[in-house]
Amino acid sequence: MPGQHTLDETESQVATRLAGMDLDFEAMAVTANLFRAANAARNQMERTVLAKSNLTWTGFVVLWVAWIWETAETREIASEAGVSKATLSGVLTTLESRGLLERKRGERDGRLVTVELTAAGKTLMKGLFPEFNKAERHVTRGLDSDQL
Amino acid sequence: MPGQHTLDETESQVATRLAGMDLDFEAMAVTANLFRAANAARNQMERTVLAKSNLTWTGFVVLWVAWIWETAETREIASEAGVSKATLSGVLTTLESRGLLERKRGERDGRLVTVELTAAGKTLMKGLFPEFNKAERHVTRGLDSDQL
DNA sequence: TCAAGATCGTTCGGAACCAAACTATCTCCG
DNA sequence: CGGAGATAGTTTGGTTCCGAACGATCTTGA
Repeated sequence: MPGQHTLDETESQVATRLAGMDLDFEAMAVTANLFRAANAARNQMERTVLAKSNLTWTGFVVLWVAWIWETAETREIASEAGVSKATLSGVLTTLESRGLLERKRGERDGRLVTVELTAAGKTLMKGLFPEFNKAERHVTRGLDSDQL
Repeated sequence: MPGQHTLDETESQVATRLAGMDLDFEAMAVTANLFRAANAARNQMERTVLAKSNLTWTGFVVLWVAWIWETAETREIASEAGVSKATLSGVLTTLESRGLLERKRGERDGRLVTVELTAAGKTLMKGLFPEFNKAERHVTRGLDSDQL
């Protein structure tokens, strides 16, 4: 596999390139691993579990939050899913157009919007979540070694 | 803060909602924390360090890989940055249009493309990376408690 | 030699993503 | 009251992101 570098090669290259700089190499390694792990996990789950239902990671998380809470306010979902309100707005539009959830204007406060899963959305989550959890279990098994 | 749920509330709601299902709650918590941590770290670094140079996380990682290796092949960068080759292609176009790097067709193998930082790109990284590393250090400090 | 297959990067279509600007609504206080 | 300011969600513009389809280039085997 030409052009491919081993971990050791990378490490020594990094050390050479950054010699003399006042850096925290451990912090570098920790964040690098954190993102590698998170990214790998996300990609795998998207491909194995979510793709079948034509859902993205974020779409799934949004559905999940609304599912757990029966009915959820937008900012709760955004914070739980870790996306901006602008992003959430778009994702909600996508999911709503697929008939998986509904938006409702707040009655007391006309600025608020609450989200509720449709019957189709609930059915989807009920079938999908156990499978998703299995994948999580599978992913976390190989993870502990890296985390330590 | 109305409409905001505490961690305990969430946990008990989750337990109630998912009662009777055969699930691995620990795996759930681990992946949830993994993504929370990764996301928080990324967002903070984007806002504090990267925004000043108008760089995204991915853009920075791409520059970093090319910087470390002096000259890097695209698939190396894609794999290192954890993005698809389609994504990388777009990111390279963006960075190239800003004059931070250059693409060169492989001489031996006409399919390959290698990437090299321009003088401007090198200068940017030299100034930016120590600052980035400081932020990494700051982020990882508060992380260890979560990981355990 | 030269066609079939493999490999590489780009393009395309559609979704996710964010900051900033915007609209609508509510609250506070004079 | 009623306007100033705060707050919630949407829109806008531009980037990132991916899978799939695509051209270009290389490799392989007959």
